[in-house]
Amino acid sequence: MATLPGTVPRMMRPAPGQNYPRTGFPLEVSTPLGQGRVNQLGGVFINGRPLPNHIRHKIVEMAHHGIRPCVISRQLRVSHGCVSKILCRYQETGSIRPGAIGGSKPRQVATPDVEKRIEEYKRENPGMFSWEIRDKLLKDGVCDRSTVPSVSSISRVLRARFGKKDDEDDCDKKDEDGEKKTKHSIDGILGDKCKLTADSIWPFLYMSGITNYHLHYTDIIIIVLLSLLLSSFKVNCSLVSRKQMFSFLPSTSSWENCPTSELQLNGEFIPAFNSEPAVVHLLNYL
DNA sequence: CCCGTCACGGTTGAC
DNA sequence: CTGTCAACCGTGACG
Repeated sequence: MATLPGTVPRMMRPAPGQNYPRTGFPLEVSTPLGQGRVNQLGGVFINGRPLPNHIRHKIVEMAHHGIRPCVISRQLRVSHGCVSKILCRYQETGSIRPGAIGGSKPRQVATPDVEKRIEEYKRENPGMFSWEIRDKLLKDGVCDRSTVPSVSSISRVLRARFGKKDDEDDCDKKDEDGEKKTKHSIDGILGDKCKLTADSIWPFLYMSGITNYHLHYTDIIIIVLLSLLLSSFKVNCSLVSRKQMFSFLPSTSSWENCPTSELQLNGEFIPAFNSEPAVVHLLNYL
């Protein structure tokens, strides 16, 4: 970061009297990790996603040193509302982690009484299927047709109590998780030998100044870092070929046969490729 | 100038 | 497998 602490690059500010509209951000940056955007302070964020952990940690650490929130906001290029929120949460909970995103609360479809009966049936006859339990609840008069839980609800109760479904094991779930990991995280794509994740790659981007000057090359930086990993450092990436890696971004698929030392964009060598901090930090990380 | 608050557009994941 | 929806996110404007 070349800028002085507490200052904001003039080019990133809106003109006097002109504010950005609530919808539509001034700059959009496409990255393999999501749709990156630039805030008024010049910082990169992904709309709807939490800030990376190292930034959250830095916010709390700076506040701990008595640095004022407005200075933290400017230095880290994070909106003051966000700084305020993270510090408030830290004071309340003692944690810097974001809250649990997504999901919905489990619906109370079965009363505690009914749940107890389901548990009893299963304990008496472990081989019993959910639909059989449902029938028995009706037969024994525990529930009537309007109050009896659905088969899937009974499965859920059993899963919660016994740790897995009644009529199938949990390998499907594991497979599903594995597939998700492969599809959405760099970690998954690179395999276990190389522990890079969306969160862990952010420090390289920030530390190498990508948040401001090299902003438009974020995609390329990730590709360059990954290709360094693959071709120069002989990291064992069993789950991905060089070709697969470059197919990540259709716009750069034509580079798949290009030596990493000669990557160019519009006839110019990619600035980030020579960004020593990025490479140094990557090496330290490995 | 600083900071708490909240509408907004967005993502996520259990159901 | 897909859609729904309520949780969360950070930004940016307002007071």
